Amino acid sequence: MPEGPSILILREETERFAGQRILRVEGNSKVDLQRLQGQRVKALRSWGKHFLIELEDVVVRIHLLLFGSYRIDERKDAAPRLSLGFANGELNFYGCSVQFLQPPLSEHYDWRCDTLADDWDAELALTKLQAMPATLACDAILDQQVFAGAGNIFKNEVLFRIRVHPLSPLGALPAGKLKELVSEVRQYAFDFLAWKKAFVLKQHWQAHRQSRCPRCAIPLSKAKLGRTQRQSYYCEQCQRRYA
DNA sequence: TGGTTTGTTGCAGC
DNA sequence: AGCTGCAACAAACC
Repeated sequence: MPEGPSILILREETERFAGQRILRVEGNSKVDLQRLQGQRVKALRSWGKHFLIELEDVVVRIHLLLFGSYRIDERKDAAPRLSLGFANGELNFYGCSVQFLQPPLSEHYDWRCDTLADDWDAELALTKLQAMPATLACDAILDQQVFAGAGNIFKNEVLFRIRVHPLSPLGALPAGKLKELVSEVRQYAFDFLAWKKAFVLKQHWQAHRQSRCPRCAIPLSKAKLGRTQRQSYYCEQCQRRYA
């Protein structure tokens, strides 16, 4: 489910609850859900992998983590972590993290870092990457402070596209390659979004969870790399290891 | 069938 | 004090 584009889809699917009042609240979240009762939804937003419900005096931050899920106007068998009832439908979240944030949102989020936002700032991302030369390429793409919304699929697909080995330190990349990394993360966010909406995301994977390189046909390498130790899929032949 | 995984946090231990 | 590594969460997918 939950890389940035999936959360943007969630936001679009829940747009009709904007302006609605919360008539019913329940759930097994540890935060005090009852304070949400009766509040009006000012806006539904997303920042990276965060889904945000902006209310009158608080913002509800939902993070689906790895296994979280949601249902609109239907329920699963499991107990909801958060269930919101409106006059025009209901919104249920399962297995997710729920937190309250104090407004204003601008004190918590910079939309220039959201890979899908209109305010995305490629120059800012580049500046941040230049300031972390020892960071490995595989870890850099997962850094939410630089690329909010990018996840493990992004990492594998972007590095394959730009033909960079995941263990390359950023400082070893030529300037043009670093720029390419930034622009491909942004590009892949929109490819992911379009493919996900069309239910064809997986069939476009070139590296992620693949067994052979689509360029040269040798078996892809699979290893948990970097500080994050997330699974990397990459081609030793096509992806250059800068050092 | 069971191992893997689109992720993050908090805390123990150093 | 600040770092690192791991458990926890919890469910679809191959």
